[in-house]
Amino acid sequence: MSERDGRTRRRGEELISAIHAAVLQEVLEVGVGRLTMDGIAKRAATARTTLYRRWSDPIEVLVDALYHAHPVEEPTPGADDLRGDLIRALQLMVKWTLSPAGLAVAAILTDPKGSAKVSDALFEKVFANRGGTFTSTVLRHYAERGHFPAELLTPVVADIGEALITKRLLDTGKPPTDTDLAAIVDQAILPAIGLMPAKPE
Amino acid sequence: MSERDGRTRRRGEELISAIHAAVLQEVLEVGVGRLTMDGIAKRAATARTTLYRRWSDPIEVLVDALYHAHPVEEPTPGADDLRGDLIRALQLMVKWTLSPAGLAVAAILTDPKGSAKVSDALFEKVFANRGGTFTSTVLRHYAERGHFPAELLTPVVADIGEALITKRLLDTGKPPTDTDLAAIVDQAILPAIGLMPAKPE
DNA sequence: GAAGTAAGCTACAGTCGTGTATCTAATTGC
DNA sequence: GCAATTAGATACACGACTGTAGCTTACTTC
Repeated sequence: MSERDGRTRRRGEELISAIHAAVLQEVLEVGVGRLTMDGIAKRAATARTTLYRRWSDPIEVLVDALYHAHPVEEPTPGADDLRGDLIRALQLMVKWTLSPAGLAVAAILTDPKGSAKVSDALFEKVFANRGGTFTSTVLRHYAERGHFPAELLTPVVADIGEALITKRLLDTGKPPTDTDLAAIVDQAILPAIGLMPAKPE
Repeated sequence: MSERDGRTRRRGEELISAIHAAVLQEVLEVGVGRLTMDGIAKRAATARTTLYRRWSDPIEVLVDALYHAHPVEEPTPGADDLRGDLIRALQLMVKWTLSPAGLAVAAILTDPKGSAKVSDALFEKVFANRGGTFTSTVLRHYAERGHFPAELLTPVVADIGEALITKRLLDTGKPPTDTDLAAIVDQAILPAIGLMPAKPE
């Protein structure tokens, strides 16, 4: 991977990002409930002592890792292609969901136990940063430009795309294909804002 | 609770349902990943030995509990009230979701670890039994009677209601109110089948 | 009532994770 | 180069859960 000449001991930044990667990996395999200092240390090939010097329990390590994860990419609505921009927004969501941080967030959000401590830290970092949902950025853009009546852009409507993707992930465990995304846009989102697609097929 | 005269020892049916209730409760509090024979036994106020006589690990106890849980109530579309029937179907879903078994299923489906072993047993019992989703029963009923074009009833459309409820539960942790359900029906489901609500308000 | 069944208890050795304390040696900064 | 850091390796006592074994005693059945 990165250059690690003859050195045998990682320090500072290098060590920490290895640990961050390790927690995220670990949470995927064992879930939030079974995160242990031991497991993280072993996966990061470091000593438990090193972890305790910086954090006091596995959840802290996890939160820290998420805090330092790459931020969520934002959809940038283009010229005049509502349908295309919606699909791209959903693609962004799928892409993020499949990133280590996204998968970890999913594992956390759905953990019965990990409510208080983690979720708060999460919402502050991951969600507050982003304006809201992926599609709503796009929808707001086009509503402001009069492509459809702004009063149709309710919270429910803003959630449709993300909700359907989430459900598909839960049901099948597999990410939706681009065809699936197009179907979601054509059959659920566009109708909700009063735009029936011309002829789906 | 039930009549337990002077008896000090539960047996058979009575004992087993106490254990079933205990696993379901336990899985809510600690998650699937942290289910232990010990925890279940303590909560059911029985001895670990008693559990081992019947099951060999906590997951087996859980699967058995779900298998014996009350089946999912089915929506029964009525005379001529698509909107009302949809709302009732969603109410049924919410109701089931909040039942001990429903909450346990949610905990399982979303657990990174509990995929293989549990999910299979689950789908066979919980989902295969029911025809499919809650709203699709209703939608199919009205599509067959020509209330809207049957080709609009795609898999995506059939999922809209359930998806939005699931997302709301994940996001807020609280069940949607009847007003929320009505909004879902009016703003997402009905438009998708080509029926814009006359004037919601 | 007597006999069979099964629940409830206690005990045990084994494994795994926890925090803490020590010691060592690699890396960095001057 | 030398001193200050700090990663990495043990080691430890503690507690939780495991699976099994052996025993007592409450319930059921005939």
